[in-house]
Amino acid sequence: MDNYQAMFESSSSINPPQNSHLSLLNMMSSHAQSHGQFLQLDQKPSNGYMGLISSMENNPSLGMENNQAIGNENDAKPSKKKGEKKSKKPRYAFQTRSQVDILDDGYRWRKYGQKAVKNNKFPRSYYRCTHQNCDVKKQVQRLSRDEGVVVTTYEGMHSHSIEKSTDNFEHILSQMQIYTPI
DNA sequence: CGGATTTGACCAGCGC
DNA sequence: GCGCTGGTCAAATCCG
Repeated sequence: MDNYQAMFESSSSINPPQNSHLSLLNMMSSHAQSHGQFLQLDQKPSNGYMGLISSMENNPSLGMENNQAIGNENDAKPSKKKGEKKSKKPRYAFQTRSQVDILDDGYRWRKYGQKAVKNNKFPRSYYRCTHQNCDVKKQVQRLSRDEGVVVTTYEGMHSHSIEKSTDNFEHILSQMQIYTPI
């Protein structure tokens, strides 16, 4: 898919990619592509749902009331204390089916916030990569309807190597399954 | 004791 | 202009 190529390239312009964690993302994306559940949240001027909706058209079982949670696109935050990157940051959303909220992808995350979303009774958790020069963020949210569905949204690319082995991630992948509407 | 979480407050963007 | 909602901060707390 050219979309994913373009996605990684656009990301590389912000943070230089490294093969180690790129392979991890490729693993997730390639796995999700076969199920059509890899959602790219690209920045759209007026509507950020384009790619998401196109993906969700195949999934009537996914409630549209939840797409706001993962489709909300807001960047360009001026006057941020720590974030010097006012540029656009691509976000990637994974919908997975798992019993655990925290999917250990091999990186160390520090929770820095938790917010309740309007259309969800489950709160959304905000994590940040615990690295000095790496402010990659991710949000973890589970759908109120399907307790088993967990949406993980990554924002940015890691500028360092992975801490854990990808074998561990494969183990995690074997534990979870990308949500597949049948 | 150090680092990660928790949790309420604060702020900014957007819609009405 | 105001209120709602999402995102972040930071002090307090927890836990190893």
